[in-house]
This record gives sequence, structure tokens and C-alpha cells, in this order.
Amino acid sequence: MSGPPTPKAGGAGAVSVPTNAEAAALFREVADLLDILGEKFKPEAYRRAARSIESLTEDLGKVAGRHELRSIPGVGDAIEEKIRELLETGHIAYRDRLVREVPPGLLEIVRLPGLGPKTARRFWVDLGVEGPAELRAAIEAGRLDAMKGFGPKKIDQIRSALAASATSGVPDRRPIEAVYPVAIRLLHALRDGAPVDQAEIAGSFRRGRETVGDLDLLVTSGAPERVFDVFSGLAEVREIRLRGGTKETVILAGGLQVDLRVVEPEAFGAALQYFTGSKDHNVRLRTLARDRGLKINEYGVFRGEERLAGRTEEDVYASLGLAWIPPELREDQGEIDDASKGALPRLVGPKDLGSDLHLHLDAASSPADVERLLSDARARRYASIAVVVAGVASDGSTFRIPADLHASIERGARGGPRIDRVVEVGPGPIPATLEGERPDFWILRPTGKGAEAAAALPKVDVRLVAHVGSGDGDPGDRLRPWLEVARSRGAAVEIGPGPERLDSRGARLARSLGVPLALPTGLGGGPEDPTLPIALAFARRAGATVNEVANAGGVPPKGGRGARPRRPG
DNA sequence: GCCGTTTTCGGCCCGACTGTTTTCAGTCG
Repeated sequence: MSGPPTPKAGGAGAVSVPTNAEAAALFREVADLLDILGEKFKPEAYRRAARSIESLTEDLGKVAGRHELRSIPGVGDAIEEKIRELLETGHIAYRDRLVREVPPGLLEIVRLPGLGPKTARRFWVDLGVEGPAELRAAIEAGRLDAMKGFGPKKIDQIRSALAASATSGVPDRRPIEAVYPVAIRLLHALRDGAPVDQAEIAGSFRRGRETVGDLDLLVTSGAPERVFDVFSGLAEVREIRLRGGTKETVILAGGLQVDLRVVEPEAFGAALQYFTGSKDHNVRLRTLARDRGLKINEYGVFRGEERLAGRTEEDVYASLGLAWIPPELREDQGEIDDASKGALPRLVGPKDLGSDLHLHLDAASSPADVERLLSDARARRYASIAVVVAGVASDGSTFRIPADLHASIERGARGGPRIDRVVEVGPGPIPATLEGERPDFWILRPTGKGAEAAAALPKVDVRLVAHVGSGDGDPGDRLRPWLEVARSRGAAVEIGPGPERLDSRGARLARSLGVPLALPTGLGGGPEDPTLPIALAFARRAGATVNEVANAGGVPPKGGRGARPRRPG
């Protein structure tokens, strides 16, 4: 061998460490490449590992540091080795070799809707096509016409898939809170306007995942054709992708794909279970069923021809000897074992909530807004709500709500629920303009000053750390100091949708450190407001029980630790 | 390539839909 050894990285010696998402993407690419090469089971193995890596709550590097890579579902000898290589060198030689074997354009072809690895491989082998542009040329030259299995419709389909991919990128997963309003509208449109008996949303939406790729709607009906007619006639629907006897797929105006399935009432629970997933959860259930001489599919649980269960999810799980598993836990992270032992946690639910710790009014708010918050809170029988009356804005300036709002808060409080006045500050000394404030409690808003600056915050009664997001990648390093601050102050940390709240990974980290969670309740938000349902979903995905949620399970005593008069004088 | 109350080999979910077929292959979820 000649030549100097290639340095592992640039002169600085630093290898940029891939995020979990980047690692997962690399393994998915390996899977696609192997698919094109005609491998049989390896692709699924790499995809399973990619899914597991994606759902980790901490960095791969940390898991590797503890020598626990093998504990990740779907990671064995070979993939463990490749993860280590990736972490140390920034690349995977095996993947690089596959990339050299397969023309890059074929990956784009595989990802076109309606096309897959088999077809891409045939284009490559039979026609020498190595990418979308060449495929387009081959179609226009009529070279596909002679190929077996390619009629005019198929060729048309490929042609429009090529055109669509050229104009718009492949739609990615979207934040669940962005999908929530339209999902609720579609569900209600079906329940109110179509001949359906039961209707639910399944899929990752029902599991409360942070992001949603598409929507899965499930209904029972004696007239599927009518249901499909109503559904595809809705204003939100842009095009019908496919329509059969039991299933219709449409694309909404925003590009979101929605699958609607009609099933028999006898199979509704089984179908709901099946289409809620996750895939890995279902695979494990199926294995469990097989071990017991049973078969489970979207129509039910069967022993031979006999259907043992199917009408409700409870029946389906019970027939396998399992307690019903909340959708938010169905990720094959040990929940099936727990369900078989009756050891599932009793997760926090909407009826457990008894207060709100963090409501904002601003200069544009009116007394009517205050009244709306209060009437919502009364309807939900909340014992107290907390309104931010002053604080430090994100630009560093201080603010106070207008006097007329103070007056309406004063009036509203007489009719209940109790209204706590709170002030929101960053770490460090309290700004001079807020020094006179004597709120019922304080909210700490983490800023760029860093957690160590929190020590300079006077020993006021901080009951909530809010406006802190999980961010991308491993939330641990950035969050941990703030969670320590919350713990030392006896404060809760706010979770929920949006970039300024913790997602389920952040919630899990908080739980592991013993920091209570606070859920925003979306008071005054209306039926399509995702705030509360998504916050609950994140809390439940993190395994939170009622005792771990600050605004659930009874109301925090007024004044917290060391009660004090509400207002001076 | 992973995995195991059918363990160290031999399996690996399965049904709907589409387009092309005359009994099926490929894709998708």
C-alpha cells in the first residue's frame, strides 16, 4: 500500500458528531440502497434500527458511552459497529460503498409515490436509467412501452409523479399542533355529515407523536360509498389519490395525505388498534399472538376461523392477556411487558387538571377575553388560574397589563375561580421597574444568560419555569441546568406544543430528574385549539401520572411553600 | 441484519389497492 494514511478528520481533529436524526437518515439510506440492490431482509432491519434511533430520548453518543447500543431495539452486532464507526469517524464505510454501487438518482426514483425498489431496479438494469431525468427521457422515447407490466396508466402515473417531484419537494412530517385543527375539522365533518356510527383518528396522531406524516381516519358505516362521497367533497380536499371499496386516500389543500377506512363494527377495535400502531408495537403484538396460537390483524384476534375479539380495543388487548395500552405508550418501549404484568402507569388525563399556571394577556386583550378565560375555567371546574400581569418580554423590555384588565380580573375573581397574579422574569436580578411587584408567584423564563445566572434571581416564590423549548436533537445538555434550577426552586416546568415548550423528550428528562410538569390548558382557545390535547399527549408519552403534574390532582395551595398575603396592605 | 417462553438457525405481518394481468407483482401502510 502506498500513500500516507488518511487522517480521520481535518487538521483540528474534530469530527462533527451526527445527530440522532442524521444517523437515522443514514441508516434509512442504507436500507433504500440495499432495497435497490435486491436484498431481502436487511433493508427492514436497517429501517427498524433507524426508527429506534429516531425515537431515542438522548444522544447516540451517550448511549455508546455507556456501552448500551445493543439495548436499542433492532441494533445488533453489525449495526452497533456501524454506529460506533459513525460516531468516531463521521461516516459509515459500508454506506459509502453502497453509494458507490448505486447511482444516486435511483434513490430519488425509489422515493417517487407509486414506485419502489423493484421498479427502480428494473429501470436501472433493463434500461440503464440512473435518475429521474433519464427516466423522463426514457418515457418520452417510448422505451417503457415495450416493458412487461407497464401499461399506459402506469406510465402516466410515473410521468405525473416525476412532474410533481420536480415542482415540490416530498412533503415531510409536520408538527402535530399544525395538523390538529384540520384533523378535528375532518373528524367532525364525518361525524356530522356522513352516515357513520363510530369515527376516530388513528396513526401517529392518536399516539400523540410530535410530528405527523399523514392522517389515518377510521369509521364504521353501512354506506362506505356515501362516506367517501362526503369526505372527498369537503372543502379541504384537493385531490383523490385512490378509492376502493373500503379505503380512500386524499390529499388536502396543504399537501397533507389523509387515509380514510371504513370497517365493520365487529372489527372497529381491531382496526383502530392496527392503524394506531406503532409498527414496532404491532409487530410485537403479532409475535405475542402467534406464540399463543392466535392470529391478529385489522379484523380481529382469531383462533383458527373463530374471532375472539375485534369490536373494541380493550377486547383485542384482553384476548392477548394484556391490559389496554394507552396509544401514547405504543412504541415498543416495554409497554407490552408492563401491560402483561398489570404494571402500566395510570397516566394523567384531561379530567385530572384543576388549574392553569400560565395565562397571558397583552395590550390587545379586552375585558371580554378575561371573561372568556373565566367562563372556560368555570366550565372545566378549575379552582384557580394564573394570569401574567407583568414581566420581561422576549426583547428584554418590561411590560404590564393595562389597568382595565386588572379591574376585570378583580371583578372576575369574585365569581371564582381564584385568579393568581403572576410576574414573569428571566434569571438574574429583578428589573428595577418590576421591583414593586408582589405577585402570588413568579414564573422564570430561561434566557441566553444561562442557568448559572438563575442563582442571582432573588429567593422569590418561583412556581413555574416556562418558555423553554426542547429544541432539535438531544434536549439534555441545554435543558438539564434549567431543570436543576426548577428542582432547586420547587418549580414545575411547562410542556406542550410549540418551540417554547418542552416536548415528550423534554418531559421525560424532567420526570427523570423529579421535576413536576405543568400543562398549558388552552383556556379560551376553542375546540380546535391544540394546546391542551397536545400537552396531555406529550405528558402521557413521557409516562407522567397525575402526581407528576403540578396543575393536576388537586390545586396547589395558595402561596405555595410559605403562604403569604396575596397583596400588600 | 436481527432475534428467540418454538434460541445460535431459520424465520422475518399481511391485507388493500392498482394496473396489469388470465392469476399476479409491486407498492403502501
